[in-house]
Amino acid sequence: MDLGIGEVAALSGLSVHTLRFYEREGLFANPVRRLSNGRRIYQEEDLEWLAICTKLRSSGMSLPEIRQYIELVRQGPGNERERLEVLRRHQNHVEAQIQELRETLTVMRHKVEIYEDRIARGEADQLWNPSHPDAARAVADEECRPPEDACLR
Amino acid sequence: MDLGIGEVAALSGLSVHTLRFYEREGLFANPVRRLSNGRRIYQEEDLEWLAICTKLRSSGMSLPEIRQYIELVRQGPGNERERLEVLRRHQNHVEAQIQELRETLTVMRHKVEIYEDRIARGEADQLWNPSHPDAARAVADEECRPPEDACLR
DNA sequence: CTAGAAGCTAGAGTCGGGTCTAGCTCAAGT
DNA sequence: ACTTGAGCTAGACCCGACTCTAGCTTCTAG
Repeated sequence: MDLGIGEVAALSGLSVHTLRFYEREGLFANPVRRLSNGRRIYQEEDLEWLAICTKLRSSGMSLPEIRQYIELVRQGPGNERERLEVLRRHQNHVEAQIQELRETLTVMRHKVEIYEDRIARGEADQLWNPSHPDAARAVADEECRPPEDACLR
Repeated sequence: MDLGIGEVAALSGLSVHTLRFYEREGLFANPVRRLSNGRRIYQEEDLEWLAICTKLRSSGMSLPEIRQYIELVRQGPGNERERLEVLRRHQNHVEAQIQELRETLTVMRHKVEIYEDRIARGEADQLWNPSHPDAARAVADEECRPPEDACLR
């Protein structure tokens, strides 16, 4: 049930460098045990924690915040309220991120739609549609390109 | 309708430093015009673009990617397909992020729930509930704290 | 017995995305 | 006339989170 650093790296998706780095940063609940020859040995628990830990990271929790949390865990029972508070704070943070991304998403969809329309119209009549205000100018004057519609940024 | 850098900073939420930095990085569609004395002047258009730009940034588009996109815009009409592709790529990226955050969120909710339960139970009978497996040991041996349940990390 | 793979430590380097400084110019208000 | 405030440039600096290097040890397979 003991795992070497290479195995943990393979299983967790983190590099061995990063595992050592995380350890230096105090991100493990229980100090990583060593074999008599100095090599680190990890348990399945560590792997489980790493899975959570990378989720926390990828959802924007900073290393100091994670350390803060795991320090509470290390102190043992009695500070559940504080841990809960940290978790709730991050939960809110994640919710806010989702909300923001959703707004961005509607903007993206909007823009994509505009471009799709444009392209579809351009396709419909190989050249730029003469009924489009730009077309006359575009034909009259190759040099002077029409000022781009702001929504085509 | 002309805006100074300070005004744009105030309106966009970016610092004047950042505005200059973005300009150096080529993130503006049209090269920022200057007054005869060298001061930058921005138009409302720039403000609109900055709003989009910060949305792109905050949703994880890198500065090089944004530059790539705006370069297509600068080249003028004719490359709509490419622009569309960049937009679609980012749209997918945003969708993926939302998905990942949602997964994280369910994990967070789960953990929060576990802690809420714990705390509620602890509250119900001031000391740790004697019906809980840890309790006997905790009473029998103050020194030896129970190994924490992995889900309390 | 030896080569190669895998570990170890301390510390340096990298990268992205800003952020700040020094030293200067300009314009307005008192 | 002078201070103050906003701008300008070039370039240095910072921070977070890795990532890699050098130099050494230790295990394992042939």
